[in-house]
Amino acid sequence: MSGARLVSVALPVAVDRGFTYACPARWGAAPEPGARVLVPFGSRGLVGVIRPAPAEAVEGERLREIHERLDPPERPALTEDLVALCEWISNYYVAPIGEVYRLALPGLMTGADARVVGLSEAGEALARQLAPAKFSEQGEAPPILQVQAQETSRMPRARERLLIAIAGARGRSLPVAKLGSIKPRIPRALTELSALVEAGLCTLRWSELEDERARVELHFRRTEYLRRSSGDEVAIARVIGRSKKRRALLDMLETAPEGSWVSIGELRGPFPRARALIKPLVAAGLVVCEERPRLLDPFASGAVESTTPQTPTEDQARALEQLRADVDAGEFAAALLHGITGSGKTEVYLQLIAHALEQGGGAIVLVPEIALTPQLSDRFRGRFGDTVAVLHSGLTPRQRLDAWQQIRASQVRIVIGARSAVFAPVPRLRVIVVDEEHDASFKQEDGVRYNARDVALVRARSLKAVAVLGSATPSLETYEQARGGRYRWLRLLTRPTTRPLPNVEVVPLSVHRPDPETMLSARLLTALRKTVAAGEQAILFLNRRGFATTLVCDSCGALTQCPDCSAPSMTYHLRRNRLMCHLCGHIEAPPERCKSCNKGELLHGNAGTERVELAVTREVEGAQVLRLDRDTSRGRGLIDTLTKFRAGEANVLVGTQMLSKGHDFPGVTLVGILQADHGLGLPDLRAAERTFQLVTQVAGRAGRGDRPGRVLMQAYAVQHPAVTCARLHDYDEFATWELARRRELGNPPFGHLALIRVSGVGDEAVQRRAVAIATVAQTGVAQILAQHDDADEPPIRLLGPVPSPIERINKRTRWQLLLRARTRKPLRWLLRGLRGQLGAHGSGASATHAAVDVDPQSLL
DNA sequence: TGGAATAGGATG
DNA sequence: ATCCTATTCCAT
Repeated sequence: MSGARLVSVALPVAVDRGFTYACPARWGAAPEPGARVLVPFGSRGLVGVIRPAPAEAVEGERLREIHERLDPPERPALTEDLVALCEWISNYYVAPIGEVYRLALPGLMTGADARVVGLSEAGEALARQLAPAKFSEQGEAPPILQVQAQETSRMPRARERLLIAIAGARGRSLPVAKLGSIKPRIPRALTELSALVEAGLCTLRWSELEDERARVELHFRRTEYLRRSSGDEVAIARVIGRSKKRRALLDMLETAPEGSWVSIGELRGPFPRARALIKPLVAAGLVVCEERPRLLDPFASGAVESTTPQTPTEDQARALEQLRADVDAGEFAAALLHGITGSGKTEVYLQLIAHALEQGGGAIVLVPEIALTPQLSDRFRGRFGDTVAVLHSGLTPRQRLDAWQQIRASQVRIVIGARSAVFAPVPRLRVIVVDEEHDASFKQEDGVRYNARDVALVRARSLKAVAVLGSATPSLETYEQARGGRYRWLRLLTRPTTRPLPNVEVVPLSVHRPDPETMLSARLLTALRKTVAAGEQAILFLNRRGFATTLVCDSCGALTQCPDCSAPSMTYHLRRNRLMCHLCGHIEAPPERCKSCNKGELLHGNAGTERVELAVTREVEGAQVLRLDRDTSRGRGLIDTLTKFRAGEANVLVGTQMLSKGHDFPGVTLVGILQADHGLGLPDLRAAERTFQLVTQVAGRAGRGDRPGRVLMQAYAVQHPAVTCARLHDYDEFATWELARRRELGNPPFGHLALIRVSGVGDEAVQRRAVAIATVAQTGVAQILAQHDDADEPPIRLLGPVPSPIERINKRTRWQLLLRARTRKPLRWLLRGLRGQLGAHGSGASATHAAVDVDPQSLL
C-alpha cells in the first residue's frame, strides 16, 4: 500500500494526542486543516477536526479511513488562524488537542455518533412480536416471548428486547447518539447493541444525511420579519373583510415602534396560524414581509438609542491617535489602556473599532462577566447598529450556532462576549479588546485552563492585529510589560465629567469598633443615614455572602463544618434557614445544638451581605435596600436588581465583588467598604493584588454622576499598602511595592508558574500519585540543573508535593506540586515531558486525576 | 457456575 | 470520555 493520504485528526476525547486517519482513495485532495470530518473511533463515530500536523502511519498500528467530510471544500469550519491558535493553546497549556478544538467550535458542530440502528429480518420479526406489548414508561421489559431458537443465536435479554422494540417502533430513524436520551432511557445501550448486532438481530449503518447536527452547513438561519406598510382605510377594509384576526394582527403591527420589524416567531403566540394569516395582507401591500438574519443578542433590550461619538478628552484623543496608527500600520501591537475608573475607556474602544470597521476589519471585545454584555452590547448597537453579536455561555446551543455562523459569514463584524468569545471566527479581525483585563475570570479554571487575555494577545500577534488591554487596576503582569516598553502604555488620568475621583476616608476598625453583628461602624452608619436622608444613593461592599460566616458553639468553640470539604466552616443563610458550603454547594439544616459537644448554644459568626442588608433596613430610616450577590443574581436577578437600583427604586445596594465589575451607578454618592482588608490573609500570592484591585474598583463606583462621591473604607490593617494605596488612588505606588515582593520570591511577573494538581476520593491514592509525578518531575528538574552549571539561583524549582491549601473539596482530596521557573523555556520543556503523567488514572476508589494549570490564577 | 460488578488498558 | 477485555465477586 502506497500513497494513502494520511491526516492527523483532533478528536473530542480526553486523550492527549491526535489520531492518524487515511483519506478515502476517491477523494481528490485531503481536507484542509480546520475542516470537520466524521471518523470511526472504536465502535463509535466522532466528529473531529483536521490538524495542520504532518501524519505518519506507524507500522503495526491500526489505520482507519475517514468516513466523510462535514465541511465543504475551501470552507473549513475553522480558519487558519484559529487552527494555529488551537495548536498553540494545546501546546502552551498542556491540554489535550481535541478538547481545545472543541472549545473553538460551537457545540452543535461537534456532534455525536452519526449512525442509525436498523433491524435484520429476524429482528423485524421479533419487533413485530414485541410491538403489541407496549413498553411501559418505567422502561420495564415487555413480557417474555417465545422466540424461535434457531433464528437467533441466543435468547435476548430484557434490555435487548426493549431496544429491539424501540428500533421497530422508530423504523429507520433511530440514531445511535439518541439512545441514551429518548423516551424509555437505556443508558450505555451500545453494549446491548453490539451484542444484538452479533446475534444477527440489529444492523448499524452510517447515516448519510440523518445526522443533521453534524452536517450544519455554513449558512445562517433566517426568519421572516414583518412591518406595517401604508394603505388607506378603504384598502384595509376591503382586505380585512370581516376577519377579526386580520384586524387584530394589523393592529398589533401598528403598535410596534415606527419602522421596526416584528419577527413571525413573536406572532406565533397570539396567532398560531400567522403565516397563512398574513398572506392576503402582504398581497395587498399592507404588510411588508422580509427574510433577514435573526437578531443576534437575545438579551438585548428591544429599542436601542443611537448615540454619536463623544468628543474625546485630551487623554482619550492621544490614546486613540496611537491606536488608530497601530491599526493602520497593519502590524501586531499590544497596548495597556490604563485609565482610572470612569475615565471613558469604553469610548476609546468604540472609536477605535469604528476606525477598524472603516478599514473593512472586525473586532472582538472581551468582558469578564456575561452580565456586562447587555450593557456593552446596547452601547455598541447604539453606535454601530446590527453588526454586533454576543457570544457567551448563556446562549442556547442553537443561538450560539446562529451567532457563530453570522460572524463567520461577515454578517456581523463586532463580537462582544466572555472568555470563550476569543475564539469567535471574525474575518479580517483587526482589534481585540480585553476590558477589565486584570479580572481573574478570564482564566478558565477547569478543563482547558487557558487565559483568554493571553490567548487574545497570541491571536492578535498571529493576525497582525491590535490588542488593547483595558483596566484601571492592571494585572501586574500587564503592568510590567507596559513598563518594559513591550506594550504601548496609554494612560487616561481624567474623567470626562468634571467630577474628580472620590475622596476616600479610612476608618480604622480597631478604633471605631464596628457593631459586631453588622460590621458597620458608627461613622459609616451616620454617613449612610445622611446620604439616605439627602435622597442620594449608597453602595455597601462586603465580600462575604450569606448571613453569618459560621455558627460557632459558645461552649466548645466548634464551627459548623462541611462533611465533604475542608473549608473552615459552612455559611449560615437566614432566608433559607440553611447552612451552605460555598466550596461544594452542600446544604443542610442548622443543628439545634453543637454537633461536637452536644450542649453548647450556637452563635452567629461574622456578618455577611444578607445580614448587612437586614441591619441597614432596620437601622437606617428611609432605607430601601437591595442586595447583589450570587444568591440574589441567579437568572435575571442581576439585571433586575441593577435596573431597579439605577432607576432609583432603592437607595442602598449591599453586595459582594459583583459590585466592582464595571457597572455604572450614576446616582451613587457614598460607597462604604465594610472590611477592605478582608482577603489579605488568604495564602495566595495574589491576595494583596486582588484586594487592592477590588477595593479600588468598588471605590470607583462613587461620584460617577453629577454629584461628588465619597468613600468610607473600614479596615483593621490600615497600614497595609493595599489599603493605603487604594485610599490615595495610587496604582503605581501599590504596583511598585508589590512588584518588589514578587521579585524577591521569583513570583510572576518575574517568574513563571505551573501548578500540577492531583485529586481523587482516596487520600492514599492521591498522595501516592502526587509523589510519583513529583519523582518524574524531579528527574526533569535535575536534568535542567545539570546543564546549568553556574551557581546562580536555579532556573527552575519544584515545590511540593504537598496537600493543597484547601485539602478537600466535595469529598475529593487534593495535592499539588508547584513548578517555578525564571524563564518559560525550561518550564515548557519540563511540562512537555510530564504530559504522559497527566489525566485520569486508576478506577474506583483509587481513581485519581492529575492536571497542569499553566500560569495559575490561584494556588488554593 | 453463570452472570454481574470492577479494574486496567486502548482508542488510529 | 467510552469501549473492551480480563478478573473478581457473589448469589444461585
